[in-house]
Amino acid sequence: MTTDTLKQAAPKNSGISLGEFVLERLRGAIRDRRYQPGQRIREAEVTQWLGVSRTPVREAFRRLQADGLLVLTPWRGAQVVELGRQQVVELYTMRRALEGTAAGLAAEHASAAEVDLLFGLIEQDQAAQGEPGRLAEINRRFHEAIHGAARNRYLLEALNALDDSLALLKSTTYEVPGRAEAARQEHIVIAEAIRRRDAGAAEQAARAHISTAEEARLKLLFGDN
Amino acid sequence: MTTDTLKQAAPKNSGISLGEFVLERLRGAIRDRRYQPGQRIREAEVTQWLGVSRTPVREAFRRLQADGLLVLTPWRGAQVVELGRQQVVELYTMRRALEGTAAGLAAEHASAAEVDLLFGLIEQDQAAQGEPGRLAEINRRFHEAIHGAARNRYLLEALNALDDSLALLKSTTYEVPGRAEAARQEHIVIAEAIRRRDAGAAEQAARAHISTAEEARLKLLFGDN
DNA sequence: TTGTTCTCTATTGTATACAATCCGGCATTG
DNA sequence: CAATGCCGGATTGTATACAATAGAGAACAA
Repeated sequence: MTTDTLKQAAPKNSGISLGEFVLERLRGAIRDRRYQPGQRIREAEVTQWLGVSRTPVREAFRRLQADGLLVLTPWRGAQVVELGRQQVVELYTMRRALEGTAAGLAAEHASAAEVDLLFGLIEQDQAAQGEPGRLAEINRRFHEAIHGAARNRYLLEALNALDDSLALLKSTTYEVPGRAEAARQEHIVIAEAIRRRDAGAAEQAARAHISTAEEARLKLLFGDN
Repeated sequence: MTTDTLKQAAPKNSGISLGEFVLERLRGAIRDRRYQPGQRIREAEVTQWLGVSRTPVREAFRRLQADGLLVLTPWRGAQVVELGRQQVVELYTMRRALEGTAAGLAAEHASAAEVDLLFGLIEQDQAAQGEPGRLAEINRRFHEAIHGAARNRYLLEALNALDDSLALLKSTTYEVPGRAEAARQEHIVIAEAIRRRDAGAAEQAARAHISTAEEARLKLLFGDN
């Protein structure tokens, strides 16, 4: 256990069930890489960590399996998913399709305030140069804003699940030299297409953005080209 | 319970866990509309039906919730999802994006045998005129063939989940007069684009196909236009 | 030594007991 | 008569006991 040994208090009397509580805690731990890809997670371990019984832990495991974050092998339990090169490529293909769709829909549905938010985030991004952590956070909020503006709950869910899966990958692409500047320029193209209400251009720009992100990611992970 | 009162045998000694068994049974029951949208499903009910304890039933519930087939309200249990008009529209938007992506990828990756299969299914389709059930089945296999040819496991999963959600809707669009012929023509356009290895055309054709299917569906469900 | 089989333990799958919560009906009260 | 509050049953949430299985290591034979 690399996580706190301290027994965490389960929610006292909040309306949330313990299963949900465990789910969120585990999701966070996987996102933060306190449980690393490939690592086995034993029920008893989580049981002690969070001070609950095995039942809610098992429920959380099932949900995380459905989200693609855990592999459950009968009689062997849970393991954090490990992504190989092929899987990363497939994930980015999926992401290209979904982000493209989201950007296109955002061009149709975004409110004026949402458009302003996008450009505001681009400015914040410019001000945060050289801080990979902060850049990644602003990037996340930029994409979240587009996802929300698309006004499609299923698309939103799928994109969130995809983000969780990509969190399994080490580090951020902002560590690649020049990636931050390139990403900012691509964001500007997307945001302007959305402001113009040009759905086709927004979709293409988003797809191109994901493609360059994929390149950076593959270079970072596997030293491509 | 509209389903069998007879207590179904749980798998004897097969490698599959009871949780998976219950999951598939429930998924099938929802797909076949033996559990109808909006209907509440009690744990004890399934327990008796399948002859298992509540634990595997609850596991199956969680998975079905993640798949978007059940709504689980704390202390109120499981209810089959009911889709309103807005949700149907959003589902079809999602489907347009995913089927388009799948067709485009299939144009890049389909084997000769897979292309042959597509045209074979189109012929079968022509021979099955006037049989809505058979037409729907052939249609399903046509789309499955494209999904498989796309060679992307995440896309495949998402499409399968989407199919399950659409199974919540009453009847098939093949009940709309002329829909079968229109669909066949659209299938031909898609298949030919894939044979030509023209990814862009395949994607556009698939999107157009889903759009006409959406129209038919909305007309059928809500009497649009 | 090496390979094989057996046993034992750790761990998960399943069943069930118990606690918490919701929902209906009924009675009481203004 | 309407509104409110309380009770009891039905149902789900949680904990735990028990069964089944896999995997590691010991014991043994070649």
